[in-house]
Amino acid sequence: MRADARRNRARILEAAAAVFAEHGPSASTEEVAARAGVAIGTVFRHFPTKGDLLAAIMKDLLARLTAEAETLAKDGDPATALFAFFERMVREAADKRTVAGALSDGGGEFGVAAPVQALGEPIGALLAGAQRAGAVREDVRLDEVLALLTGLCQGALHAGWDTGLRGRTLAIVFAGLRP
Amino acid sequence: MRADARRNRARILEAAAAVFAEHGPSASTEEVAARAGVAIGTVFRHFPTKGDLLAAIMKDLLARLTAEAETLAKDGDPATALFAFFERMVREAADKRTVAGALSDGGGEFGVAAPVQALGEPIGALLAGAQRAGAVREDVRLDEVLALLTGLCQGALHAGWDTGLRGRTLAIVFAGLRP
DNA sequence: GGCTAAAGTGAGCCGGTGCTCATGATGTGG
DNA sequence: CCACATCATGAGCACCGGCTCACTTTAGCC
Repeated sequence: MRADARRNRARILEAAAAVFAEHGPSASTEEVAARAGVAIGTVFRHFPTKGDLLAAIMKDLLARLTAEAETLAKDGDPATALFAFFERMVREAADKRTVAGALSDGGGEFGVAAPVQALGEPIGALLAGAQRAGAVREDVRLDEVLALLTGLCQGALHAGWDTGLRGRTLAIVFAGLRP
Repeated sequence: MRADARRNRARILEAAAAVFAEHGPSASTEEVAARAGVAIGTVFRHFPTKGDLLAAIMKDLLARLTAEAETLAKDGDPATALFAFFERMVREAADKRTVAGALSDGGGEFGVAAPVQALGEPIGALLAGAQRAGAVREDVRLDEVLALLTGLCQGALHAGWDTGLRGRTLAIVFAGLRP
């Protein structure tokens, strides 16, 4: 692959991440191209379909989140790591429409069902650790945690969720998870 | 207003409610017209803008929910009425994309900011009643309850939230609200 | 430096959608 | 029953966004 092609690919990915984070998946490909400083044709050369571009962005995002969850599960304090990850994800979802979009892709709308499932694994580890540490009730299941997470992320990108409200809302959910 | 006009208006509203509930606000006006059994022009005669049609549907929906909340606040058991209303709304949101759409209209995207605020009032009454009855912690605020409600409604219309999961997830939130 | 394959370009095609308007149909008061 | 205002109709317009492709530019190798 030629050097300029690699360069442009990177610029397109960066621009797409910013544009889709701000305007959601409905943002136009032209806007991505403009932000990347390339022509439309170049975007479609690297990503034959808008869906491919979206999937690339979301896979990248989910991979980063998965890595963070794994790190937390390995090195974090089991009693607080799950809650910390919640906080982390909801904060990110608040200004990245991509997060909520990716998480709710159960139907495979963006082709990132597998990465989402992969994210579930380390979250399961976080949950198990929290339960062993006595920080979360034993009867809480992973699917419930994921449901709460997607719901909170969805809600976070809508009006009025300033930092204070976000924290207080999360606190209520955390209280519901504790024994 | 002529009789046939009233009849068609009602059919359009009914069709729009069904179509938007199923496919969300992005559904086409033509589909609404087809379902109502009228021509496109007729839809635009009654609702000059697609936004007007959406607003009408959502206002109607929110008014019904508001009425239900008021009834519950007046006649229901204060200790359980708030939870019952949560259950009710989330269940409806699960198969009506309109609910989540309307609730998250803080930015006035669909012009139903006022009806949403009106819905907040009786919910505040439900919250106050639950707190007096000792069913909800005293330090829980209305905005937190509304945030949880919107988040859960958003999450409810996405993959995997079968009845069981929905109930268990709500149970966790309820546990977080209790003293 | 010259050559070639790889990459970039952007006007344009196409399908879809919100909305209009000239025309025809119809309900209704007198 | 008739006249007319109200209403319904649907082809068509304007616009938008995904995507293509003939053509131009350029990177990298000899």
